[in-house]
Amino acid sequence: MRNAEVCAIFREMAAIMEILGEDPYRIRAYQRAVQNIENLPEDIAVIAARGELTKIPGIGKELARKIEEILATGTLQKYEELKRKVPPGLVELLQVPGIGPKTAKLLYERLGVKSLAELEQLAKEGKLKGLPGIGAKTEENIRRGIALLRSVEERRPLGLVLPLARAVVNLLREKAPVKRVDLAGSIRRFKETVGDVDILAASTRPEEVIKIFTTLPLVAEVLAQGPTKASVRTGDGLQIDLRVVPPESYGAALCYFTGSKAHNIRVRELAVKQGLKVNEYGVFRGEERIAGATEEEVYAAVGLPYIPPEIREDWGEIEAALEGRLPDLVELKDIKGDFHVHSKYSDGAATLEEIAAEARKLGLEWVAICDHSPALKVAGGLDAPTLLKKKEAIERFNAKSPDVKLLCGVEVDILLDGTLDYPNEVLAQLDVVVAAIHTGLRQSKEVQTKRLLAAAANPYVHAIAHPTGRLLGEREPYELDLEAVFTAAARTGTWLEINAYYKRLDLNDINARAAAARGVEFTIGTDAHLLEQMEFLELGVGVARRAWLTREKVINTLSYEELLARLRAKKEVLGE
DNA sequence: GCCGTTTTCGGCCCGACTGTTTTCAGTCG
Repeated sequence: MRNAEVCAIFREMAAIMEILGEDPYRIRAYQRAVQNIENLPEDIAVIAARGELTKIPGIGKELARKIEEILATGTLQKYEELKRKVPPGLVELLQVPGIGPKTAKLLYERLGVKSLAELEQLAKEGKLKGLPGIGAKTEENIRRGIALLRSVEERRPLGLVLPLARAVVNLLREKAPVKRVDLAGSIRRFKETVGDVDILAASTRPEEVIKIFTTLPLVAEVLAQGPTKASVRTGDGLQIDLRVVPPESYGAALCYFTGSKAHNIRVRELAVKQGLKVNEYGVFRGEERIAGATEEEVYAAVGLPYIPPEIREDWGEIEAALEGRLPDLVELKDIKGDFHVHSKYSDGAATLEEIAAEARKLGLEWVAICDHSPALKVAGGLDAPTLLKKKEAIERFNAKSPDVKLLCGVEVDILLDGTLDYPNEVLAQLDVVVAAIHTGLRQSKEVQTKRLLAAAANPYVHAIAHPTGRLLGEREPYELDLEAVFTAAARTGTWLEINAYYKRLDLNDINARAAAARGVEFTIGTDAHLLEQMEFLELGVGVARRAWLTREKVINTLSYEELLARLRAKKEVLGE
């Protein structure tokens, strides 16, 4: 994939043009192109080879030509020219919170600042204040902005932030004079990582709400505070923003703060064409507010049906909504089972009984117990005799359990040559076979693809677990021809897993959507090794919804009896 | 630089907070 390479160049060009003070709409065109290219499920070089670059939204003739130049030469004439106009370190100044293009330019022209390091030095020495528009406070903010940039400031996995975010919402519901409080922003859209937490409240006494928020015990620092809006930072550096609006504006504000920004812009453009104005207070015709209390009302006012938060990304949902073909997305309450849980038999912490009890608590009907195979010695992979003992134990459990049923499964390793870590005679005796790569992660694209294709072709393999192997913030996906994998999965009736463990979320939203378009069906598995990790199921559902999946595409919506029938079907299609 | 039911030119989403300034530019989301 060369998408990141193209994006890096366009992104830096936009930053340089900002510093140079060039046409903001041209800059936005580059930024919009970056956003759209980043979200492509396909290699841009392949799209270019088909001559379809201008089919990408925001890519016209000129940017298409530039992309082709980058693909052919590895760089871009115009980019090289721009770089010569601005010292290399100046662009990185834009990463400091509070420093935009104007300030960066000012710092360079008046003080000769050419890098983050130089800026840090001057800020420490107190030499920034006195510049036009920069006083002692701005200087202090710049100092702290740099320190923050240096410390962590990365996006965090959604699964880590969600419990804290919900706790803050609950605190506000208890303590503050609010009519409503909800999470908004990327958390509400179930994006896999979170930059900061956005919370929205409806109240007729906003200043009291803000006061209570900024004095919560978990607040380490108040970054900004006005009568209706505040930003704070927690002890471990997480930023939380709260906005308070009047109840009659709550729906409009919830739309506004849920985003995505790209989605909001499209909605506002639609409104403008109809002579309307949309902001966080409502939908307006002239001075008159014609909608705003609920999100449904806001969408209806601009001629759209309600669009679920998870797909508000400007990935085609506006067009789909206008044409009345929005998907009926799968919901957490549709999910009847967890397809991938580890037990004490391998490296899980819980017994069969404990897992079943947790499933009952979560309202599930079935759980596939998928422990590791022998090759994964570190994870206590089971030898075949032990596996058969597990099968008997599960049968005994099921005989006594009228509601929750367990399925005897494995997460069998796909070995380097594409063969599986159990012989087919063993696999044939199991309810569920999930195959996965855990070793040999650095093989070539050809080898990795062959391994997955071989696994998919096995008549006993029901699903491929965490197909790309990525770990959020820790490990890149391994090299893979995803198109080939999707095609093979569709042809063989092999399901692809949406692994719901918070660090994996693999397949991700974009890839799952591309796979679904190829006719692939999906399993959702938490890969839980501890009981409480079974709650990650909702993260998997979030990915599925972001991938536009309906319940028909998700195997977990089947009842136990329906599932057993489907599990047998693959053997009959491809079996001996 | 993109784009088109205001279509090949002339538009391009909207408002809050900060810090500095005496009415607003810059930044952010």
